[in-house]
Amino acid sequence: MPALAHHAPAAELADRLTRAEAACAQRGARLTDIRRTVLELILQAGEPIGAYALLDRLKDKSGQGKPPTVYRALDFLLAQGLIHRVERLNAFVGCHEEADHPHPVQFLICGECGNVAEFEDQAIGTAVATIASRSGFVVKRSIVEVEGVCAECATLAAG
Amino acid sequence: MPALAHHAPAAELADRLTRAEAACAQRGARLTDIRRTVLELILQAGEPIGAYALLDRLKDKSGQGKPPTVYRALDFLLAQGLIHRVERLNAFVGCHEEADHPHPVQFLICGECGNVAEFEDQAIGTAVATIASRSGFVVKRSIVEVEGVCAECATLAAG
DNA sequence: CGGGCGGGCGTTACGTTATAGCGTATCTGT
DNA sequence: ACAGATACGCTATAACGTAACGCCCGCCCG
Ligand SMILES: [Zn+2]
Ligand SMILES: [Zn+2]
Ligand SMILES: [Zn+2]
Ligand SMILES: [Zn+2]
Repeated sequence: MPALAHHAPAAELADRLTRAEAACAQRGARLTDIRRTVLELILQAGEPIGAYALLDRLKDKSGQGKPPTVYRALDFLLAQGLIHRVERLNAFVGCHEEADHPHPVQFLICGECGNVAEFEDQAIGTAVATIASRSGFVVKRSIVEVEGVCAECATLAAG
Repeated sequence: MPALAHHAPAAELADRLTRAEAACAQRGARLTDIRRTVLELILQAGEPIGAYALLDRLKDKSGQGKPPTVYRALDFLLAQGLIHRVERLNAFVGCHEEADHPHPVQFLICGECGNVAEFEDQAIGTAVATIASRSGFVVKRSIVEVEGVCAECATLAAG
């Protein structure tokens, strides 16, 4: 498997961090050093990263940290909608959207290269809402994670 | 939370086990004692049950078992399409469908009573297929798990 | 200004979920 | 009977996640 991490250019990383800071400031949430560092590590990874991998990198950077350190930061970032949790992988990715608010999320997960693409399809959201309302179910959160092989990896395998 | 388990009547349980046996026999898969017992325990639970809870019950029943015992049985049952894994809960449920073959699956998960309803909505499947083909993604498995509050619990809360 | 309050964090300890790896037994087909 | 495949027992360990307690610091109010 290629396993290439789509490292964003440094400029984009800085931009996303700046926007995250602005979003937090706007709603009175405190993006502390630890939280900011964890977000930065997730964005740098460019692919889903687990809590303990984050912890390792956090310790490399700042010499400190225990599991609760990183889980607390993750909880904050999730609540702010700055990252998402990929249930299938027990891992986390930066939110790819411009919007600075929580939103329903759907993923395409490539089993070959490990790449995860975030998308938001209105038809899926509508279909979920329909099936739920039909049975009186009140939706709090919907998880849509599609496993398979991305176009790039499929081409490599076929060629 | 009510936490009532929807224990199926014994007759239905026996029926489902019989059909599982038939399905396995038909395709040359061996539903051994352990596998059959694990399936039975899952069906008896009537709600999602974790691997270690299964292991406890398995030990109660037969006096033996370690984690790999139950995980191997689960792998088999998943491959046969007799059970499903609920990613959000790290737990397993019996397949509710009559069909004896693997199929895409969607869940409504009630956060109040813990009940999980399996359904299969064509519109969701179509929407997923559309979004995937649009980007050349080859779908292997699609996970759709909707968290919220079931009609029953919503009524209780409102009343 | 000082005291109370709440959020953020350090730390210990533990709970839960899942797999690797290896040896033995059992089954299947020839 | 024999060879190969499948199933299982077992030890150990990896990987993921949380409870609970106490300290510190900034903020607010009297
Ligand atoms: Zn997002
Ligand atoms: Zn790929
Ligand atoms: Zn099913
Ligand atoms: Zn309910």
